[in-house]
Amino acid sequence: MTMPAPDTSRPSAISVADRLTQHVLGTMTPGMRLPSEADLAERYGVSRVTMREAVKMLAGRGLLDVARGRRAIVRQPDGSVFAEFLTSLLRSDPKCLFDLIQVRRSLEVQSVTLAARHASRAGIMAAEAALDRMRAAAEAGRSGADPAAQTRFHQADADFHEALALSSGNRVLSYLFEGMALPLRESFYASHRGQQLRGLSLADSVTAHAHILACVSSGDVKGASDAMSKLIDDAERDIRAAYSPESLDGGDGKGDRLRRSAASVASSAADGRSDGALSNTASPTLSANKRFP
Amino acid sequence: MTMPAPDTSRPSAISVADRLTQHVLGTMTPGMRLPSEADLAERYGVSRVTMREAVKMLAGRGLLDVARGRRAIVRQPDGSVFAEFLTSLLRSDPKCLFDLIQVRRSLEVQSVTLAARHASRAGIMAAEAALDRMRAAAEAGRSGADPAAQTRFHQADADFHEALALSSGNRVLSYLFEGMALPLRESFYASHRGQQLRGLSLADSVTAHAHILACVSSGDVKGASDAMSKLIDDAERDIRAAYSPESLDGGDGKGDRLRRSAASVASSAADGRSDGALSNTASPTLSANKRFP
DNA sequence: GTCATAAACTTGTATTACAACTTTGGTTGC
DNA sequence: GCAACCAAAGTTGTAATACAAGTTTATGAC
Repeated sequence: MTMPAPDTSRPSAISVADRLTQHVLGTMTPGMRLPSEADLAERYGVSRVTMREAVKMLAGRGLLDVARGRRAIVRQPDGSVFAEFLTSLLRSDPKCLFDLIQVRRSLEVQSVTLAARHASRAGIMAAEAALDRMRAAAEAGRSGADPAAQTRFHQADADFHEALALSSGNRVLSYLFEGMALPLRESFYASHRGQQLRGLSLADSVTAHAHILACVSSGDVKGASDAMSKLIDDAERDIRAAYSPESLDGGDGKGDRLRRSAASVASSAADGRSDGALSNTASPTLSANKRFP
Repeated sequence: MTMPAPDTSRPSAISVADRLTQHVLGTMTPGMRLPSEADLAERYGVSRVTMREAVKMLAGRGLLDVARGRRAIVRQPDGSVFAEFLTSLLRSDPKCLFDLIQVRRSLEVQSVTLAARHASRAGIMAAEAALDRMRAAAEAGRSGADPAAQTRFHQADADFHEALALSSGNRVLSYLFEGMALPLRESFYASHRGQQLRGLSLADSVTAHAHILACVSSGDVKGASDAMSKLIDDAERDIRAAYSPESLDGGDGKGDRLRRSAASVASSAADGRSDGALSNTASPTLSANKRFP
């Protein structure tokens, strides 16, 4: 008896969102444009308001790109959804950072292993280009006052690992790395707020990455995976060292300080799609009024 | 002049959604209830319609649980967002299934490795309980006509791997497994539509899982990881065999043997929130009308 | 004190109207 | 003929209002 009236308790906006999701996933491809809201509303037999809510749900899920004046277009899947999930997870429980690093090691090892087995010339060249950018940023950071050097370094670092993932030929791996890059970097900044990395460590990192790339190019699977494992281990140790004096198992156990620091930094989790996420700080209306219940 | 009027091109619903996201992630914890839409609309200085669209975006992203009559509550992060992403990815490119299996192997090995290193009594008992349910379902499936046995087996299988992930102490791993379970099972069923697993393969699967658990209990890290790696490898081979006659050229292949690990990959973990997303088939309205442009 | 009922509160949906932006088409000027 | 320009249509964004349908809370009877 599935016949009764479950639609009374099921808001039609949700139902329409599900049906639209099925349609988009089933019969449309990235880049295609949806019909107008008015059309969709008529087709699904709901008002434009309800239709807009359904479309907004899909947009929030990352399936659609909506903009004023233009009809919505189907988004290409990317790591941004995963990135947002990780960001919210790390905010609610900063200790998960180390869990994430563990997972990342596992995936990075998988990535270099596959890349060493069958890396294309293009992939290796992309990794080499990223490595060059890392080198340049490390130089700039060591020589003197270039506050943006560290950011450039991390960006190049992420590019390097994404190039490797691309070389692995595993698309899921690519999306995962793309999604992990930003949350990891934000957590990193949150732990080192204000702290500067030493130029030496950057140079060491460049050396380690170069070694990994050499192993990949020469097809040295074991060498590549071992080197990668060591690299991530070192990174974890650094981050753990930066965290431990701060709080964590210090005894209070609340972790509120970490939460605040994470919250202050991690506003750009929303990736490229919603670039304006950074511009808006906390609502003045909210801070002026009383807290939520 | 760089007139500061970029907010004209930025829909306030998006802006409000971002600000609300920051507030939820920054100052609220799962289970808390948001103010009413009217309150929020007033606080953010927008109409209720706009506020509702913002809330719907957060709901689509999995941050909020909305229901009629009740104020929205903050959701606990779980694997459902990841699951939806994988589902959309696998639909747009089914070949990614093998990429996903590769990733899964990596994570499963990581999971058993950590579990073997420091598994709690409770975690091992949970895995044992799941193994018992697997055994019971395999018996029921072998003895005769119990169509639900296979489903129960897959559920128990998924529970086993999730128990292992839980024993690993790595929350990210748990979420990832939770998110992978449903898409993998969906893809599995899509490739074997109607096909039944043999009772023998279920028994083999039970044996393999029992061996893994024994290694974990005794702290045999290498044994556990090797056994797990083999289990996933077999699963991949089975699924690949089941796919090739179907999507690729000829070969009868209808009687393909689906051995133990095929069953182990098809895991499930009732993700709760999005159960309706799968249940709804294509829109009747749409299929009745003309296709989208 | 417990239970039932009613009132208040809250979300869901529709309708209408208009503002702001994008695309498209034609028109003009060269 | 071709390019630039401009107007009109198309489309999304926002608001105000009204009511339906569910949930929570307060009230009152027992």
